[in-house]
Amino acid sequence: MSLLSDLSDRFGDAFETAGVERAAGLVLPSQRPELAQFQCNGALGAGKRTGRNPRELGQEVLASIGDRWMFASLEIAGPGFINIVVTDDCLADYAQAMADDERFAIAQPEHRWKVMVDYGGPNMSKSMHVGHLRASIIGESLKRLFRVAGHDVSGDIHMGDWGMPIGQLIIELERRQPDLPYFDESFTGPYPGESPVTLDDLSEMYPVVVERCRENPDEAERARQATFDLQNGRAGYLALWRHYRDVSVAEQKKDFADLGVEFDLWRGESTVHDRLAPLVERLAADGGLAEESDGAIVVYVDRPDDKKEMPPLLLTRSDGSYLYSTTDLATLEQRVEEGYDLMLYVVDARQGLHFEQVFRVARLSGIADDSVGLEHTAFGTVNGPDGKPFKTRKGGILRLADLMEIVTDAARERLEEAAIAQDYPPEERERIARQVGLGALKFGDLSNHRTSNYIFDLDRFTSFEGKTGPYLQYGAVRMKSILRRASELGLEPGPIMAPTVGQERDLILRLLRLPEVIERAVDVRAPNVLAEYAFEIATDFNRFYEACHILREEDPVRQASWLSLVDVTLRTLTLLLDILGIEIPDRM
RNA sequence: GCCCCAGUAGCUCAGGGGAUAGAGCGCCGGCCUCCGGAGCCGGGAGCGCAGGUUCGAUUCCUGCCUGGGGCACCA
Repeated sequence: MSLLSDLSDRFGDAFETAGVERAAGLVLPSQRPELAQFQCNGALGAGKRTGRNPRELGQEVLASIGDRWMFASLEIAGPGFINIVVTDDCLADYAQAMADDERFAIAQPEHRWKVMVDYGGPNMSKSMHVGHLRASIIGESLKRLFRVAGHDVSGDIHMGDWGMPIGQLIIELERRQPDLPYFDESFTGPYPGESPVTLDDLSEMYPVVVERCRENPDEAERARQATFDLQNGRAGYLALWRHYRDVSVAEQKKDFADLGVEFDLWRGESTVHDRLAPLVERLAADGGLAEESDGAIVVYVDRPDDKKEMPPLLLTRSDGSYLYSTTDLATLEQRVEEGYDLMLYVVDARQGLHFEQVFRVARLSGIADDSVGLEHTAFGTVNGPDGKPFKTRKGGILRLADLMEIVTDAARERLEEAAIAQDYPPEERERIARQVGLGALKFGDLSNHRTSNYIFDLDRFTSFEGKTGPYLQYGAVRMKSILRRASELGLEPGPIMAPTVGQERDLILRLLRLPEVIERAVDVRAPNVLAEYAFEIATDFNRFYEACHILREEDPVRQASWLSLVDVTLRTLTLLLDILGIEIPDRM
């Protein structure tokens, strides 16, 4: 059990004894650290509700508090705050328990969810750019967070590989190379094993054909037809589609591997193709939800109490081809059948209406009953300095691979300035540069709240001082360095003693909050909660480090205790950075 | 027009109905023969506006202003 939950239990008991609901006993870290370590505000609200004087109620609660050994002081302050300071021995006990526990006192969840995190979502045939950064690292972080919290989690990339863009790329290639066998309906022989295009070709073709379809309705119609034919199994198009998919996936695998993002499932819209027709048929059957409208099949999802206009969800176009609404619904159905009971769609906030529509159809049709959690875990847009979606100076997009190279270059430069790194082998320097560059990039992104738009600032991702990823990595490296040198000197970590120095006490107090921080991050599905907390740990450690010279300490018992404290701090920070997807070098 | 999200320090951002709203950057000044100075310590300034709920509102509600986004055959 964590210190905070134990304290809340003690106070819950005491409030119950005083005739008040035990929820009033909730204990939180104090907002006024100079007054107390913890506070309980329950007497204020409960006093109001029961018509009792909050200060008197507080006194009554304090009178029946159990386990007095834990407390150094308990006071009523102001209108009825209960200020709590625990003893240093109590802190030492809890710190030791945390150090001895593989789960760091993180509680197992009451309900172990089978969670599907749907994130990344790159479209086929396009190189990944900065816009994919958030989807990828927020999703990866949430996946790891839920795992640490004790849930059963899978991550699915859910590639966009079955919609209109493919039809567009088919007609674009046909325009350029009409003689390829993929376009010859009479062709029977095996299609070439080599792809006629590279991913670079596709990336160049895509905006061209999109523009043409926008200007010319006939071209748009042809793209729709090609999409329809592909979805209905035209052999040449399918063969071509496989080439497109293969060249796309090859590069995406590399990009995601470089980024440290690992999917359990590499599915896509096309994965559920066989489910689409039966699904639509079932929904359109007599008495079903779906109906025809202007040739298309739609489901009306508006409700009488809707405050806003709620358009119907389109299941098919008027030509019978499918849209991403259809594949999303079919994918949702597949996931329910596979037993997932919580689905997190880590997707740009701008798709909010789409998910609301899909979720409504899932509920109305009974595809997902109320026991299944469906959430659009939305995130904000990455904007340029002008407040518009980010573009490079030339107006183009910045490829993710190029961005990773830029931050790695900056980290390498910084490393070359560092005297300490002069004799590192080149391979290690390269590895450190990559870890530090990515650390800056990921922390810079994840420390923003998930839902807020933020301004993309390259300087921020290439600066390594202050509240940055490298600051946290550096703190961890210092810890590793101390433990390494202690080991060389034959010094062993020992039992954690009661803290005697302010900075030491502050560090322990910070560490003991871990279980509640994890809980809160899970509740709000927000990695920035962890980023903030990890920064506070690193800061508290750096202060402790300045105040207490561990390797020079003359009292061997205290020194051994400090080594244990460094060890548990390092393990805690490592856990947090791992959830954020940030690696820690051995030295930097 | 309707709906969603946001407006906090010069800039970029945190902030869980509670007491005196926090960081980082930038600017100024300091850090002992000391475990790694990508560090530590000190210094100024702020909750868009108007109401409401509450003992108490940056936080919840309403309206307005400003910015971003969405609104059936794209994803």
